Amino acid sequence: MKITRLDVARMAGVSPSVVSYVTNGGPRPVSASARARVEAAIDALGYRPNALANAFRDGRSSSVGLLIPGPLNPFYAEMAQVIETELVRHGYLLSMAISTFNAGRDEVQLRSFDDRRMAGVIVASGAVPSSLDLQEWSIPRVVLDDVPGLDTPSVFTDDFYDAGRAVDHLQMHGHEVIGCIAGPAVWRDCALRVDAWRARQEMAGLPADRELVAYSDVSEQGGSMALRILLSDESYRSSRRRQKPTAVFVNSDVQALGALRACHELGIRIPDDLAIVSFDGVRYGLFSNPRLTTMRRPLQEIVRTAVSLLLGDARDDSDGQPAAPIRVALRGNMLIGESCGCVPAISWHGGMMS
Amino acid sequence: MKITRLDVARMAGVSPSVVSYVTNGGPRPVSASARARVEAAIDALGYRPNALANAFRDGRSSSVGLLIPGPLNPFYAEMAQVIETELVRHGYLLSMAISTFNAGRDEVQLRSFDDRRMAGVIVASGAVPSSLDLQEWSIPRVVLDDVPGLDTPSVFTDDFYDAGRAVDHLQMHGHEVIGCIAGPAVWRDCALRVDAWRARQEMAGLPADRELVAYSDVSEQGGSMALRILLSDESYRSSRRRQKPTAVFVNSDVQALGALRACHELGIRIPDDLAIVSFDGVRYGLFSNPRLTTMRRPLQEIVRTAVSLLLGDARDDSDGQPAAPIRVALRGNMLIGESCGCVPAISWHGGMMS
DNA sequence: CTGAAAGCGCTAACAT
DNA sequence: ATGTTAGCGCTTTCAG
Repeated sequence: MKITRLDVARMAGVSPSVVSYVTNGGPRPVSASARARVEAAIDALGYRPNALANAFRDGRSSSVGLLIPGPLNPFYAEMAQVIETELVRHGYLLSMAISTFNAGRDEVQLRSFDDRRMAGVIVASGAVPSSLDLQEWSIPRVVLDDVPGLDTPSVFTDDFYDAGRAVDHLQMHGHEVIGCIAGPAVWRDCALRVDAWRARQEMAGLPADRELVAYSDVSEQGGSMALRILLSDESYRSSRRRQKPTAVFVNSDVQALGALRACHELGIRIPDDLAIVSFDGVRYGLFSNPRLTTMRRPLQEIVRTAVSLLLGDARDDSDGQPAAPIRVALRGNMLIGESCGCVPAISWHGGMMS
Repeated sequence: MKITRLDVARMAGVSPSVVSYVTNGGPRPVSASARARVEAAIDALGYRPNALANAFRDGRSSSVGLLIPGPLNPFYAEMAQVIETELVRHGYLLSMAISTFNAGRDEVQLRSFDDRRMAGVIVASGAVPSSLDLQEWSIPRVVLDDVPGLDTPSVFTDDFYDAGRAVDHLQMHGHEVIGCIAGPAVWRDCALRVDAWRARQEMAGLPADRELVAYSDVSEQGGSMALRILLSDESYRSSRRRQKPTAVFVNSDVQALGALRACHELGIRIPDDLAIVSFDGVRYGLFSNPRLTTMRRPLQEIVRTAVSLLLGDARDDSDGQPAAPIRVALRGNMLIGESCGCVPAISWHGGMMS
């Protein structure tokens, strides 16, 4: 059986309230002698307040719910890590649900956050909010995605702009036929990155045909397959342009890793035969061979902004939401590796490649 | 304001209890007409039971606490993912705390799980349990680590055996001077892997000097540095044997990835100049260049066993623990890649290397 | 078949 | 400065 503040009160010879006043630095003062006896009793009995009871009482738990794609994508792994750290800093515990990208099941998870009276909810998945009527929620929330017209505070990266810069970089290297390995088109952020690629190519009078885009899921396997499709001779026979890309803009680092592997298997040298720039800036892109050049998304900044938006004391009205739906767009920075051609790739034979 | 079962009762013209009977399917029967009215009211009002109140009432929340090293190590990322999936399958929500490997702070997290009356706690971190007196806990728990003498159910891989097999594999390839890139010696599982390396080398009459072991933290950066140290000429001048390793057993895939990168930078060809076998079997080891040969730990099996031990109905006594402290050791299987020399590495130039 | 009421642990408003 | 008590939402036992 667990020890309650009643046991403490009895042992210290005071009333239960006094125990509360001591543990909480109460709303009211306690005499030195009483405090001492209470503290002694707490120590002796090993009393710890029941956090569940507290949460119940004030109708709010001290956990924050997070709905996020699985950490098999290292970008989301890093994001989860940063979020956890930030929440702990604020005194909250992370409750994590992994998105299935099935609107129905994801909605169940979100509702369960609501049912459990989470202190707040963070939705990091691009697939979900569209299907969920977030309006009717009673809990502070923040979306880490750029959903147009969403009436909820959100913090996200300006993917159209950032992806544009990534494509620019390849163009700067003199590439003209630049392919695009895309994530699922249903994800808004992926769609934006493809849009940016197309816009940049057209703006420069360069090809932006459908044949230059290969869609895949966001995984190494997906990236590997997409690259093979993109560079297969088959693609060019059917295309009127029949030009092979000399560079590829890849929508995510994970996919790029898979693409690197595929190139390795196909005997395609990076960056000599094919230049690659990707998106995300995950840590292990720094250790691939060759190192990835990638558009780094400002993860820390996203998360810090989101969490302080969610839990910060800058609350205006009683419903726990800021007065106006806030939308914060952040921009990343290029991380130059070896896959784009800026830095000569280190050869397997100890020298530099031409 | 939130809708409670009182609102529902009022609307349906029944007493609050009846609402409970309906939502919980019992413990007592409800007339068809009453049920219909209640269900209508629930729908109309959008009533959802307050999960927090329920948890409070029966002294147990339906969340499970997990203490785990950060998902920057993809092995733990995958583990967290599998755990989450498994918990959801059982109807629980995951609360995740990331270990800081600081006994004090980790203990705070574990206590907070206790305070919140988690339905169970999973401790995946190797660093923690030693400092924590798990005995005095009131919550079902399971440790995913091999802690000798720990009076708590635990599920883990037989790292001594598995690491031995990894080293065997390198010996089978004819390697004699086999180095070891180790994780922090304070982690029991890493220590075991080094022990296994030493035992296997000695058993075969092969060198197992201290100079052949390089310790680093479990990260790409760490693995990269460890490899450089291990192969630096400096190491051999001071050693009486002055033999460079022709192979390395690396304690984790992440470290191995870093080591691959370092080799790339140093112009060391894998597996021709140096063979590598690592440990864990994370997914992205399948996509490195060259692909890692690694001892795959049976993640699914570990987690399924642990979760059913934790939440399964095979409970004997009232304290929520199985009668005897159970210790389950599982064994992995080798995943053959290209880094060990079994499969000829694919060249950057499209051909096979000699 | 259904209504009333106790109790889970805690806090804070209300008494003293 | 401290004791007493209502009430958070729900389940379930006890009366009807």
